[in-house]
Amino acid sequence: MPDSEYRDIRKLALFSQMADEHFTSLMRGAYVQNFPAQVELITEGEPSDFLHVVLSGSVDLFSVWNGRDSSMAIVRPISTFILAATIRDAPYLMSARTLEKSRIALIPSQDVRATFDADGDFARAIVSELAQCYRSVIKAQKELKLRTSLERLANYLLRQQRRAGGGAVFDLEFEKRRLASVLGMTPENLSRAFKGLRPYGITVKGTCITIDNQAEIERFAKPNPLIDNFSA
Amino acid sequence: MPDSEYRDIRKLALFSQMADEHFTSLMRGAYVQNFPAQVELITEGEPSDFLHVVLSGSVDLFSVWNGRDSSMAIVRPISTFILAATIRDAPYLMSARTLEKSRIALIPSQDVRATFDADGDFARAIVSELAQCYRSVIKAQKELKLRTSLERLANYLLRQQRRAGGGAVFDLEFEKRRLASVLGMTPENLSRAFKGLRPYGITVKGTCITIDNQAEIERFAKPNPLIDNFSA
DNA sequence: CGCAGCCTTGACAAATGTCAACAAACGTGG
DNA sequence: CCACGTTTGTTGACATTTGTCAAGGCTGCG
Repeated sequence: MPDSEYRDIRKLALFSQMADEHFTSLMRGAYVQNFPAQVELITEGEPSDFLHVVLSGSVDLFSVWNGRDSSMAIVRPISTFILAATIRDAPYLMSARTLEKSRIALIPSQDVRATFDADGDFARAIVSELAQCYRSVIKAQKELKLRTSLERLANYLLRQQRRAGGGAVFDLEFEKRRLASVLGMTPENLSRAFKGLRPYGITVKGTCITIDNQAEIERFAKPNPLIDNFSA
Repeated sequence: MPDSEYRDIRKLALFSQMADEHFTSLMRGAYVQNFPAQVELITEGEPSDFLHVVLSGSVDLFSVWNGRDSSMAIVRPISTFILAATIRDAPYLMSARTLEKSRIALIPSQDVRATFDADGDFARAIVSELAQCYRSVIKAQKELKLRTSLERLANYLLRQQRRAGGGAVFDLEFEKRRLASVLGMTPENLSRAFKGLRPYGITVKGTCITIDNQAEIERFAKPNPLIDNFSA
């Protein structure tokens, strides 16, 4: 593993506080792989052999049932995924596929569990990370149950605007069909939702969004820190 | 705190493995209270001062946004709730209210965090519990995004049947209006969904459900361990 | 170019929510 | 134990939201 990636992983909240020797031994058993786009990395139902870390590219976590499928989340560098399955030594609940060419580190789940027992700081970090993951999903569920698709889109745009630096003009971070699935609607519906936000000062040109009237869209979207604030 | 309750809490997966002295000191700072029905125990957005344990009765975890509200989960004895907020020392994401007369133990969040640092077995238990909570919410979200309301009801009935012992006749565990909210629909819609399941051999009389044709309803519901299996 | 995939649009269908009315169940106080 | 009022559940008519299907346009890439 290149030294720069080694250091990037080390900087993750999950690994930054642990003892050097533990981190080194964790990484010894790990390996890094390059994947092309559209590769299925894991399949729901399989045993969780590795904790995954996205180093570059992006990964779609999705689920399938009865012929339907839905994107649960998109993972971007640098972060881990399927920590919970690793911890519980339980089958994956979601499948994962690369959206673009991606570089992924794989850390044997067994090593993660062993290191957890040996390193108190690592254990604390895992707990903190898991608690945050839990809270993120709760927020997603609140959004699904309390907001219409138009409201979900409006609030998503405000979140994405913020992530992109807060300017009036910004880009979507992935395809609209993917965004539709993440937001829990069909692509056709997303198209119409974008048009439905035009009266509130939203302009769409391809993947580029312009917020003409910040106050207006916020008055409609009613963003709420207990749903939309990603950090807390 | 009565001795029997003390022992009941001790038996929870979260507390069963920790050192005696740590458990005792945790419980020293805790206190138990009786609440009537329909009391709001916590309100979303408030700081998380206590880890709660339901000893008897039942508690509704719900959320509010823009005049709408939705039940996220019902907590039954003996189990804890809002562990994640306690761990992260972050505001509650959900409100909680008693559904009936309930007995609740309150453990200062600060003590939980301190004991976490002192007791490795407790730390492991917390991680395991959080990972399980996370996976439960993921399952709930999969159900919301992949199933129609009729399918959600059918699968809920199968889960509830199993919890009740597996017989063809069993009772709902709470009011239909609450169930409707948990399943993400209106009470009117739930009424119609029950009627919609009649062709598959479901009979409803008040709070009592009869499954006349197990194979038929399962063929319709298509239960899946990666969504419906509560333990794994 | 020309193909393939994504996005958009329109017409329509299905699912879900809303409102109003009424029936049934429940709890309380007489 | 009954009568009353309140809450919950059901039903129908209707509106809104969302999904489906089919067609056509746009875009990017070989």
